[in-house]
Amino acid sequence: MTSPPAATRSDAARNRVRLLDAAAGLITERGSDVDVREIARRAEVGMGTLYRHFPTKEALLDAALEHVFTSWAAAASAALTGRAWSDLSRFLGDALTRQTASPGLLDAYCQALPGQAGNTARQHCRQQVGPLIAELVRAAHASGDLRPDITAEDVSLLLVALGRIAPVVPEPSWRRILHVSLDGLRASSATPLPHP
Amino acid sequence: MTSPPAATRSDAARNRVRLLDAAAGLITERGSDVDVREIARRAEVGMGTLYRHFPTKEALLDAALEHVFTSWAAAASAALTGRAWSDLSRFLGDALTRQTASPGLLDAYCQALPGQAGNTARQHCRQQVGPLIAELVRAAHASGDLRPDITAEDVSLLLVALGRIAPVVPEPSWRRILHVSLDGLRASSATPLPHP
DNA sequence: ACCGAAGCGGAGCAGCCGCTCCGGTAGGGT
DNA sequence: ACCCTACCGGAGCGGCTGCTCCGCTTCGGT
Repeated sequence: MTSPPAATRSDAARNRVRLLDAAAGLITERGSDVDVREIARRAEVGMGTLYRHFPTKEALLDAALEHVFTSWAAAASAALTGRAWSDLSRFLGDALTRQTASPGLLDAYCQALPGQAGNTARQHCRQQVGPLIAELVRAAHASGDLRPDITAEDVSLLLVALGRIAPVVPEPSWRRILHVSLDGLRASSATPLPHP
Repeated sequence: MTSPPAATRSDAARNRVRLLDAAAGLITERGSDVDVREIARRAEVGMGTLYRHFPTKEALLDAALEHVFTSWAAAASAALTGRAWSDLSRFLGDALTRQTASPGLLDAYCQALPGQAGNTARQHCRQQVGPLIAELVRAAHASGDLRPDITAEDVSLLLVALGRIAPVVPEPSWRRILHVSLDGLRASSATPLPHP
């Protein structure tokens, strides 16, 4: 009588994963403007299949990005050493290196900035990395290396800004800018900030 | 016999200016992906006219941007006071304010970054502002306020990076980041940079 | 083995964009 | 005043993109 709610078919589940993988790959390689046909092709799947699993291109990209951000956050927290300042600067450097190889990564992260129109769905991608940044900031405050008037929001914003140039200039160039920014974040260079 | 080389007709000249104005307006208001039809409409001109004056959309945008960058550079040098550090930080703040109102401005400037594919034409837009930055950096080095290992290229890059976030976050937010970056640029916070 | 239904694929639709083409218009030298 | 010619306008072409539709396939419970 009460048939089980619908045990999803095995091929359906497999194709869903294929789509997510293909979308994640393309979005990180080429940025957020991908052709749906190409996603379907890479996933070895038809258009109909794509649109059965996800109501819209946006929805697919959101779902794929959630995976990407989750694994990014996992890798980043695995790299923590406990030394606050070096963890923070390592995190930023690694994030930008990642962004260099995947120009679309922070591009998507940027679209999740608070106050952006729509994109409420993509906001929660940001929730994968946000807490990690908050933690890094808290630790660096506690150790006294990070100037106390800096918020996690500031660090996020700085990361997004640098992420926009990292893929389009040679690595030494953006490393210099990161270096300068980190110097500005040090407690020793504090100068009164305009309030939040 | 020898007819004068072709004294351009008056309406042709007028329409050329209209096209440049319309293109400049749209590109600064909405960014660099504008519909040619919309440019023509705002210029109150037909498509044929547009493409007679400029061989391609790119060419029109390049020409329009040259005007925009020239007037930006003029306004910026008019605002110089002679006090090196305050001139530099004012320049950056003003540039970002301008970018806030015209999200496409630094967007275009960014596309002129060295090493970008193609875009050789747009490079010379950058030549309007580049020398000004070089001058500001030179003066700030001379006054001893700017750390000596910073190049004009570093400042350009920093400006582009901040310009990418300025239009999408509230002004106080990006002002904080600018403030932090300026602190990092001060001679007092010098920390050995990775070489150029 | 059977069979209903969930799932599949890809041709096709509608809309957008850069650009071209050509019949009509009007500027300006004579 | 005339006429030749440079110039104008906008319909239309080809290509790309997000999305839909529907005939066929294949899964998996019985």
